[in-house]
Amino acid sequence: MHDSDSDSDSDSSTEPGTEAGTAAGTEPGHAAQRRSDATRGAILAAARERFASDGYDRATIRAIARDAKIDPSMVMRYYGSKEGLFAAAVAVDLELPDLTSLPRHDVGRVLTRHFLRMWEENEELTALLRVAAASRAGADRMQGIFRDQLLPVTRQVCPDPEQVPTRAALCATQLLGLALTRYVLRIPPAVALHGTEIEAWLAPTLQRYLTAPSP
Amino acid sequence: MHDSDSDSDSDSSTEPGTEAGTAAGTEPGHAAQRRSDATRGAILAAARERFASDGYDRATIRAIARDAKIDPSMVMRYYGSKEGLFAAAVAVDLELPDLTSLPRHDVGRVLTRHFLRMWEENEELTALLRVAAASRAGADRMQGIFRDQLLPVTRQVCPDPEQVPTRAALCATQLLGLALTRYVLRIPPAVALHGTEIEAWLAPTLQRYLTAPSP
DNA sequence: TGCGTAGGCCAACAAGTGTTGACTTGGTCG
DNA sequence: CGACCAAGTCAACACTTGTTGGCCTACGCA
Repeated sequence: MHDSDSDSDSDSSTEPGTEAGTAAGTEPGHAAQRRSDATRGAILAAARERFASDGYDRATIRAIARDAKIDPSMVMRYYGSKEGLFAAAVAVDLELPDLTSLPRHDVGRVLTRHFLRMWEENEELTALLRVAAASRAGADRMQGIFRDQLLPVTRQVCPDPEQVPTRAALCATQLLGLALTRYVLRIPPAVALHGTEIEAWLAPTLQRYLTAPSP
Repeated sequence: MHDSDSDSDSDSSTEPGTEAGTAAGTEPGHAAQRRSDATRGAILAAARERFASDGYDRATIRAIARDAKIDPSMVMRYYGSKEGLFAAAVAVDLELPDLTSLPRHDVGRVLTRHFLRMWEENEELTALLRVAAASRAGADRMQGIFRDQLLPVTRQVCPDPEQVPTRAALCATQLLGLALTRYVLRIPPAVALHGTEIEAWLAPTLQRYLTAPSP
């Protein structure tokens, strides 16, 4: 679990005010790393784990704090609220590859493999999916990821702009469906599937959703 | 904790004991309909709606009781606990058709259409999916439906018993993925899809997952 | 007519939640 | 050294949750 330099919080939206005024304190430099960075990272790591395994409601701040071996009030001090913590813990970037410089018949396979690897590697994605299924706010966040990350990539492959949303949505049904059955519902044969099997079965599906002529 | 029975609504599952002894009361006949059946039905209807829209944790017994215009304690009296209420409210039967007497090249289309219609018609399915994504107990229930309802149907189509679980799981990824994006996450282009479009796009996918030679 | 009992409501309980504020510690710099 | 301030702990608040037991009401059989 990396936590060293990921300065992705920087929200300043839900700051508790006490440290908002005297911004830097000792080091007025812009990249001052605070002494509490270790704790902040521990909180984020624990939060990701809890959100992924328990969902938003059942993942209590007290449990997260216990995992991080600090007091629950520290979570509030650093992240303002439970929602703020979730926003900081789950900052999803799918790192989708550039498909323009790729043989058209490879997009399905590349996309499938990329998604599978992303989901296996970091549990934020499972956390996000769980929360998205549980609450309206989570669903909105998932919609945002679809719009800002999957749609543009689909646009690279599909010539007709009119069809882009439909084709991207179809891909989302298959990819999110895989993540749902495998990592959230844990349906046994879906869990047992080997990576190569998934690629072999799903790549043609995505390929068709992206490039086949509209039926 | 685990309720073994999953009968539709023949109650008598989680009885509070007070009325368990004197079973029938007025009418000793087997089909005695109590005076409270209207209330019981109202509770179930309200519960389905709340579970579907809010998920298990956020759907409070108080809110359900308010919708049904009765006291929260009545819910406890009739269904024992929140889990008991959920078990009674969400008794899913997919009513999957018999695929043996069907041209093999039609199974994909028939299955897709059937799933879509089921999901459009009753909101229990969305409720179950929401809860399954949120809690362990809900996931177990979804696994049970997969095992008891989807697996047997797949067995009708697939000759090799070894491949049945894999192929059924693949179908589940696509079908549940559609339900997830369309009814739970409500990703706009997935919601906008017309029934005929879904059928045209997804039927070949299911057809391949069920009948194509293993890659 | 009287009475048992099912149907229903009310008020309360214990547990757990997010959140807050006052207090203590320990390192840093004038 | 002594003041300062971030880092952290402790105890409590206000609130919601599922759940419980007591009480009232009205129907239906004797």
